Amino acid sequence: MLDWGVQGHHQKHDHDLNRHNHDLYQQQQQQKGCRKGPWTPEEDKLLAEYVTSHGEGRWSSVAKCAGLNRRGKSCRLRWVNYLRPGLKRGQITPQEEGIILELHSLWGNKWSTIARYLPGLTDNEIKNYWRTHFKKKEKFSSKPEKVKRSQSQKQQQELKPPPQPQPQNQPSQLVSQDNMMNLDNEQNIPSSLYYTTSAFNDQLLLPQSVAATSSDHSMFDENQLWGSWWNLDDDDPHGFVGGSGQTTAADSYTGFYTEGYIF
DNA sequence: AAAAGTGCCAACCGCGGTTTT
DNA sequence: GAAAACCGCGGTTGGCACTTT
Repeated sequence: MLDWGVQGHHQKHDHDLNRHNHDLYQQQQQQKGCRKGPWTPEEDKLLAEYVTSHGEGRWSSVAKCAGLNRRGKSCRLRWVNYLRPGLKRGQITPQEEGIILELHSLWGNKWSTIARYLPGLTDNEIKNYWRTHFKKKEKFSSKPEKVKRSQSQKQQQELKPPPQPQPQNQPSQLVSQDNMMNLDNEQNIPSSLYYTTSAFNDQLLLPQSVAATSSDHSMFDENQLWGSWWNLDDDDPHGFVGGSGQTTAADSYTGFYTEGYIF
């Protein structure tokens, strides 16, 4: 998109200021009379009903059409973190904790990426969990350098793509360590997150939602490398819904941990 | 019993990137 | 191609509940 280059610094600064002022103005306009703070059950109901019947669409119009006096952003957050079906809610299991630790050591604070491997957990939940449970510990161990977002995204391109959560409608099977053929070394993927399926026997599967996420596109441009593993439906970012049969989040979740994770 | 400290989590904010106009 | 609108992400905050002093 915008490539400011070296000499574009001042331009970019001005642009940012202008844009920022504009956004601020918009924000102020939007916020006039916009509710903030905790959601009421009534608001939840309105939002859930609307999104369930109409789909997500544009969040700003969702807010309007659902009759909510909220910003679109706020609606999206509420839906994603609380109302969306398939959320597990409740205690994070030791297995999940293990995955979080492992993936965090790989990718740092890429909470949304990590969340894709933990169906039923939100990035916010994982972030909160990590902060309260591991942040302190990290201080005493070697911590990864904090990098600016744009920087870290570039660096992520150099990191290898993340692994695939449970594919839709494909019962996962445990992969024996012997069958992994050192893929983990090649691709920097935790060996514990390997899967095969009946249809994709001995293939490593990748999350389509990762590819569908704008900021991660660059990570997956190597279509030749990964292309054969993409065979998934964009409408089902967590792979919960199968083709012929319906797989619930809970099913997926259970399958993921009881069958998929190897300790 | 009360104040201070800590843990937890929902929600907001600012920013960067993408899509639409 | 530029500007506006929008989306999604990560960081941060504020408030409540619980624990410790």
